[in-house]
Amino acid sequence: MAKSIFEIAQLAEVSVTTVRLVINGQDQKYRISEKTRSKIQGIVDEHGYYINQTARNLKLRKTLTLGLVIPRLGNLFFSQLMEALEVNCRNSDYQLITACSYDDPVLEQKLTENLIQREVDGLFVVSSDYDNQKKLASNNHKPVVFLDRNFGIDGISSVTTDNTQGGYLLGCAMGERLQGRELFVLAADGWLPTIQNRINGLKSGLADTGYSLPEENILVKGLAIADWENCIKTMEELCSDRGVPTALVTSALPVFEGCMEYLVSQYGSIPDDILLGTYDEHAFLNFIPNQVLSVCQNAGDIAETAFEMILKKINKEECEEPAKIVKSNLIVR
Amino acid sequence: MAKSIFEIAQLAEVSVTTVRLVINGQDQKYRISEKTRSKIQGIVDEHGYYINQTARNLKLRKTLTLGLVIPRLGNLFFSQLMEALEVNCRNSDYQLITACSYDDPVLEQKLTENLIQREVDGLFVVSSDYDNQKKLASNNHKPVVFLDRNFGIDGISSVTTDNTQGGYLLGCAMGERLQGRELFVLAADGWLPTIQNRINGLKSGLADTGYSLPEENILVKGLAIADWENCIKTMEELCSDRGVPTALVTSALPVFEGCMEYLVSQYGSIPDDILLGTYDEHAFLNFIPNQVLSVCQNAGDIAETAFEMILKKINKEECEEPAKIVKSNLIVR
DNA sequence: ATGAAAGCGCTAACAG
DNA sequence: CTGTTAGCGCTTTCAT
Repeated sequence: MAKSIFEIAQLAEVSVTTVRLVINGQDQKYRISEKTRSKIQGIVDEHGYYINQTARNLKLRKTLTLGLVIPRLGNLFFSQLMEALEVNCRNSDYQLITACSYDDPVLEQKLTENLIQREVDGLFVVSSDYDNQKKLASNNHKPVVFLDRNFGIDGISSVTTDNTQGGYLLGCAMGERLQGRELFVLAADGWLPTIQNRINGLKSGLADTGYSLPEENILVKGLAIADWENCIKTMEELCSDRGVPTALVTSALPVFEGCMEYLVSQYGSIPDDILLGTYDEHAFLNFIPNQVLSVCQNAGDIAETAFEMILKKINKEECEEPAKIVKSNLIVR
Repeated sequence: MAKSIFEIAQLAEVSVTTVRLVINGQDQKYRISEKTRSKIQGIVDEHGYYINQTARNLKLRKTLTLGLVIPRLGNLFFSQLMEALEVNCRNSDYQLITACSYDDPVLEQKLTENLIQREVDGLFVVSSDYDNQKKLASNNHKPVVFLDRNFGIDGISSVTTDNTQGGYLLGCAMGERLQGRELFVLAADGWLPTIQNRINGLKSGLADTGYSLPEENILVKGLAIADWENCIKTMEELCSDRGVPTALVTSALPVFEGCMEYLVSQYGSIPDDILLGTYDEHAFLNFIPNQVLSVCQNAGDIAETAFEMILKKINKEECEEPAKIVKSNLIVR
């Protein structure tokens, strides 16, 4: 069983300072004698040494941990984001601590407080509403970088996808392929700027290819991330009110899933003449026979940018460009 | 900005003990006078109090954190597992700390050591090989529960899926639907007992429905979780050596993805007469026109069982049934 | 009813 | 070259 610095010092009959210098490889710098060094080294090799990070954290007032509050992991985009963040952290000797908020503002608040009390050195947060974001942003005793969502608060550090641009790309591509079809848009989580931007981008892309999307063809209802079954119902409503659409855009993958689920449950399969478009990418979209266009967010870039930002904030380098925006790209099949 | 116990004590002109008793709600028990109590409460309400968990952790020699080392999060099963564990932890005031090993034994070892040095109270590990599992299991100064994989080491605490049973179910169902087709099996990560059990279960299920699977129809090659593109190549080999199969079982979702990817790249879509079967479930399997059978692992049950086990170990209650096995179920479409 | 003080394991300043 | 010591903020035991 591995020993602490003090125990090793006792065994070697030297002081803790000497042990620490050897263990931290500063024996050259402080000219520890070779005899002492090798005695200590021998004992470390024999018994092992486990540093007690907790004690070190307390003394240094930093923990080399970063917190991440994210809605869910079952959602591919978020799990990719976490994976990418975790790699960035590990490469810089940070440890990422992740908690899921299920887009519940109360839970989110509890989780961020908990992480701050655990003395994380910084915090990544995918906020679920304006108030939480505002509050956390003004709570300036821990560096915070907001991911994926910015509720329009001035001066906060955030890294988000350029949803308007992604929407525009999708709008253009759909517009070109409509060939007389009538397009419907199904969305959830409509209070998020993310979703509003996606829809606005889509509209302008469609407009630029000569298709004017009627407001009544846009259905924004309920939750997706926290409750994707809601999307099944919305699709059911759409189909019974307006018939099965021949062209459909969904605001995110859970919405897409809900829609397809409904169609399969009703018709045994996805009617093969529907033109489909969705935000978020997934390898499985390749396996659907219909034409599916999708907008791929760049989780890797978002993570990297966010990580650089938080490092700067931790090291007190002022960052003058707090709100970064990452482009996404269109995948045409 | 929130204050520490000491700072509050100074402001209230009382001792830290008194403050702590009020903050921890033990003021009744120790009969703190109402005057003192309300003075302290007032200061807490005004300035706020943030407990420094790091200091508490050091003193109490426990951190209320649990570590999780998992191959990847992009894999749905693992992200579901993490999500479920995180909920269990949160409900018992633990914080889960997750790190990804990408099934690299060296990285895995580094991550587990790192987590132990951070003084997690217990550790969940999806081990990537026998040696790591063996070593960690005998390293008995932290409670460890192994998830999803048990390399056949006696007496370790593990919670795994009953892969043989799941394989058997799939084997029976496939066998009944073959109708003269020749079945091929594609697998990766073949060194895992998980995979071996799945294949053995499958074989016996097929045998029980009168189909004897020839060994040369089973291709086990390379990695899936860490490198799913490898699966595309394996499928390419299979197709060029033996033709496009009319019945195919894959050992996990990444393998399935690779196979479908290859077929789509070659033929524009998945040939519609292939009967498909795979381990692991995903909502998107519903949207593939072919008949797809899948085996659904129960991430929620695994997490719950594992969490109960680690709590017992932390509280030193001997658990006499260390290796738990969770059934999976077949999804027929 | 409230306070004083020791100590968790580590770091860093200072002393020889 | 090596040792001593004072904290980091908290909990806990023992006084009063």
